[in-house]
Amino acid sequence: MSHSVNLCLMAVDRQHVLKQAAALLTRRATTPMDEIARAAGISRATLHRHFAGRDALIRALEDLGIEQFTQAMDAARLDEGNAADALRRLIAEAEPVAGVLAFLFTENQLFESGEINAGWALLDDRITALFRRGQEQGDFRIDLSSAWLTEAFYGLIGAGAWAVHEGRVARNDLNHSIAELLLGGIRRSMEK
Amino acid sequence: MSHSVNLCLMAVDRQHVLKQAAALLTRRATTPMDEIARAAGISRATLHRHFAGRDALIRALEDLGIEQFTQAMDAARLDEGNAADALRRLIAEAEPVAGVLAFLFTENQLFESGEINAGWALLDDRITALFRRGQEQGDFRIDLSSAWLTEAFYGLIGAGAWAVHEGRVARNDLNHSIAELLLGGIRRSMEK
DNA sequence: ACCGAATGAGACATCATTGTCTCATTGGTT
DNA sequence: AACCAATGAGACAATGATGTCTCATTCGGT
Repeated sequence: MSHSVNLCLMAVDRQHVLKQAAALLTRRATTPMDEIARAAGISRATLHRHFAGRDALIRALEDLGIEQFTQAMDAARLDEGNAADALRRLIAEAEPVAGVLAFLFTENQLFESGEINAGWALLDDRITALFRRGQEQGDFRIDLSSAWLTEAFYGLIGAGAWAVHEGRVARNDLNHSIAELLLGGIRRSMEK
Repeated sequence: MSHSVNLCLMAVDRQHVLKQAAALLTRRATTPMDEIARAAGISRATLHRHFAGRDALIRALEDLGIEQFTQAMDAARLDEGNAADALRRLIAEAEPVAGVLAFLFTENQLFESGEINAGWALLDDRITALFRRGQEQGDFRIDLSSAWLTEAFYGLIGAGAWAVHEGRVARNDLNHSIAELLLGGIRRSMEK
């Protein structure tokens, strides 16, 4: 009578598979399942055993991204301190999962079905709120809408993840590169 | 005996078709040909008459993007004046074709075949050179690599085009939004 | 009004991918 | 050693997109 705890060994690491899938799908949204499987080091059959199908894989990827991004935002404590520091914390927390996030930003295709859209809208609101807070408290400029700042944030995260993936930017620099550019811009400032 | 000049009336506007295709393909890379045709207001048959196939369409899109971007850079006279103004001019010139550019940035899939890669690398170098010039002349900060600034530029153009397409940013604001954010960053600066 | 080019609508075979299946093999556990 | 779960390899039909074709229609210029 096995009161075994059903440890569910699952040699296959879902997280790892999803990360590989994100890398490939960000690069080419039509990447076939067998390529994804190969990249993850498993067979196509096993891939299908863990994810009911392509749609389920994409869905899992979205869920993972939303979950990780949510955790990043929670960890960043966006409401505390001044907005600029909060934004720095957010970038620092989001940087490790930038790859999956980059996929989310580009894979706008499924954001039509309300369910995921809702989950994403929540995150969207939190970031927009952060930018608005910064504007209201005089830290951020007000001639750029908070909606645009949010989009720009996404764009830079995505560009950064891609640049790292392509070896054009060192992973160690990513955090600093995104935060500094977003906060201070390109121009050399005297006050510093 | 018609010494007609073969004006080739071609009621179909290739440019228009390509723009529609860019919008759809940026949104969803797997968009079927019939959807693209419908969006362009023509039949699938006609679409195939003008572009040998899906690959040819993508290829034409890339060529168009590279051509338009090249023109934008030429018009912006990147070598003249200070780098910041040159960057402003580039953004202003590139903004009208941001949609096609956004497609180019995200459709990294075909950058593998050397031919297009070469054409793109040329543009890449010119932008990178602009940022480097700005750094050497003391206008741009040097703690961010010119490679990263280039990637960030792409990312913001893409994010901007997308934001406009989604109605989150007014087309009229796009130019200002991108240039100001890129040059000055989010933070409110005193010197102004 | 005429004529030819361009188009739209639809049929059709082809192809790649997908999802499901079976069977043999591996690897860890008892 | 025996066992069971997980996996890999491959076959298979179903599906959807693609590319090509034909034929009727529309449009512009003569």
